[in-house]
Amino acid sequence: MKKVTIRDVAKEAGVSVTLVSFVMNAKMGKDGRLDCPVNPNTARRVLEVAKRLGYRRNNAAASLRSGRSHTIAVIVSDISNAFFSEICRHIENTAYEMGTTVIFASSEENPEKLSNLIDTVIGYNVEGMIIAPCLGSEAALKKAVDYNIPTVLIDRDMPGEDFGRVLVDNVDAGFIATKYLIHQGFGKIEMVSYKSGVTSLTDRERGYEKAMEEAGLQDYINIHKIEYEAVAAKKMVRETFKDASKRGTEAFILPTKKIALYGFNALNVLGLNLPKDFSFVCFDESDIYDLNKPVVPHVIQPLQEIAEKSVELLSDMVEGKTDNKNISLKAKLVVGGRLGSEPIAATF
Amino acid sequence: MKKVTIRDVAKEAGVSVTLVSFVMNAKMGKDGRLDCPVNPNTARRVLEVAKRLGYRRNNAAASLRSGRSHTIAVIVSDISNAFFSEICRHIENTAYEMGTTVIFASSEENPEKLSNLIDTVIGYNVEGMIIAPCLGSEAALKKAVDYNIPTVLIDRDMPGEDFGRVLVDNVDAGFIATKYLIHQGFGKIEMVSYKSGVTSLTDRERGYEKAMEEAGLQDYINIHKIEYEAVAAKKMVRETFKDASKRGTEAFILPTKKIALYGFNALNVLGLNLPKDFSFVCFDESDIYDLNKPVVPHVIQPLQEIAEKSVELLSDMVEGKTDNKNISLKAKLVVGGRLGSEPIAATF
DNA sequence: AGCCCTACCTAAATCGTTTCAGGAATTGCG
DNA sequence: CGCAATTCCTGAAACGATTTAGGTAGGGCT
Repeated sequence: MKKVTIRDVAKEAGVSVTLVSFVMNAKMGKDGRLDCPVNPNTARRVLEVAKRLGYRRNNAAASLRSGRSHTIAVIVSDISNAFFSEICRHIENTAYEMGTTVIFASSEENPEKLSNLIDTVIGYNVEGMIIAPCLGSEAALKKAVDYNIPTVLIDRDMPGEDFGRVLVDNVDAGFIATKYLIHQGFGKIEMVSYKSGVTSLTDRERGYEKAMEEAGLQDYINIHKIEYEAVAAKKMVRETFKDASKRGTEAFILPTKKIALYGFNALNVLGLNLPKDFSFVCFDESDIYDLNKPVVPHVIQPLQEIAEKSVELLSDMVEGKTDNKNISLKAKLVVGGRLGSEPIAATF
Repeated sequence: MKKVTIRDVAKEAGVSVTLVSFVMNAKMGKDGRLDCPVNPNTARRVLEVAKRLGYRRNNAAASLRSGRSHTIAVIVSDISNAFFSEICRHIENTAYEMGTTVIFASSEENPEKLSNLIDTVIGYNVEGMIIAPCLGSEAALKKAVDYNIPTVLIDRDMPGEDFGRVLVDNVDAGFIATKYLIHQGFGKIEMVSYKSGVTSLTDRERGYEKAMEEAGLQDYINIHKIEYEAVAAKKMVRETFKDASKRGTEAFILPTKKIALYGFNALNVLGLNLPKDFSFVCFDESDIYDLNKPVVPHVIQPLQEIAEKSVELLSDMVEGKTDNKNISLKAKLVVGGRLGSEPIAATF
């Protein structure tokens, strides 16, 4: 089957190539009429012919001439992480609605790979990028600025004037998690976190501290810093839990899913039970949270909203309208298996 | 910063545009020399100038002229499913190595959306597609054939001469799962499965039946068919487990991750314990399997291999070399938290 | 009538690359 | 020495769309 071009359509419909181009690119006006200076009858005829011949625009040609690719790149630190894959799914959906193509890539927490990926996607003439930076990716991100490619940061912050940002208020997330436990009557609330943290984590720590201080519990503030590497991390969490009863710890905040898994593992190994020995507030989503009886309270991020806002913001930046480049979203606490319709913090 | 074109490079280097094009497209030969009829010194100079000027190929132009997009589409039924997102990650990596761009999309188990997506990606001039079909997508897939776009099917089979296939041998998967339980000394082994199954599921059922028959346990074959809808499904699994002791059931095979989750939920609700009341063999991967003591045996699919083989096969199909269009891979059983290096079935 | 305006349409240039068809200089070979 | 082959290089024609600049016809106005 030979490719049918705009020229074939024009000839068959007895009009000029230009006219066909007009018709094919016309958006529907709000009145259901095409918004281009073309006789509606002619337009209809062109459309009919195009359909009959099976015409499909050659995007390469269109892109070459117009200089627009209608393509964006999304680079996350780990696409096989449920958090990111869910975001990617929503980004794809949102972009699809806008007629934008998305190229996905995963930096695998490696700044060098991120750097390469940025080079690659720039080669694809992407009009913008949505990036979840990994530790140490400042240099790589600088390229986005150098090449003058609109870029929106998600999940983690990085310094840089030119970036758009769609970030979850992680201070608030840590705050509502802690507040909930305090509200449950607990005072000796501790946290387990990584030694070298990205902003999302350190913010959650600050939220925890803030809530503790506000409640006059500052003396109980205790953040156990563990290694990132899995084996060491598991062991350190186990140690932490082992001495918990000695310290009189009533609850732990486990600010990432992975840390939570280490936590559950430690419970298992030590033969501890969740509501009996102490309580958890975890983050993100896991089958394990739902399986527990009662369901483990956990803080979730508005993934769909992150996706939608970041696409919209990026689109605005590409079009040159950039009123507000910093969007902050609130995390929500899930208790008893159901989501509060309002941020929980507001209900205390 | 103005875009620098091949012409700028040519002028600066004092050579023709053609020559620059040659140099930029030359692959390294095995001897470390360029495989094009260009003087190595000239080539070096061109490369140097291109780098200094910051030249980047305009893919739209290249694609327009050459008629090749070096782009493939991957459409899975649910990208937020860990199984698929992991495959996608590996596909992206493999394709990236080959200089191929990947467009991902998710049909969300909806044949109509799949149909739209296929239209869309065809508009992007993709050279091939990797598709995990959903139920009822025969019509949508026919378009791939109509448009003559090389397509490889993963995860689930569909009829069609022209498709390439990279499928896991699910009969074998069901077989080794059952065989393992038999080897553990169990006889009354049952399975929970969906009523209306895709091939991957029905194949696992057949594998189960085959193993039972081979062991002379055909009288105990019992497949409990549940609804796909979550609430009904949960309830039906619960019912099934409740009467299990009456039936003397010793073990269950839960052939998808979701069914396994229903299973664990039922255990919780009914107050049953895993090694005590009966045993499980589950499928795919979940934090829950690993958390149990001992680790729940589960059958995993070679995700990376699926990804690599499907990209390679598709690439071959695009290039016109299609010796073997049907690739079958073996699933593996994970016991005690560690993977047998050989398919377990071989060790019995 | 003469002029402008609007509505509808078109010819031709252009985007940046690949590729075709060959040209010039050098080398190899009988 | 002369012809062919090889090596290195080049000009110009595509590819298929968008976009610029403008053209024609008809209607309304003065």
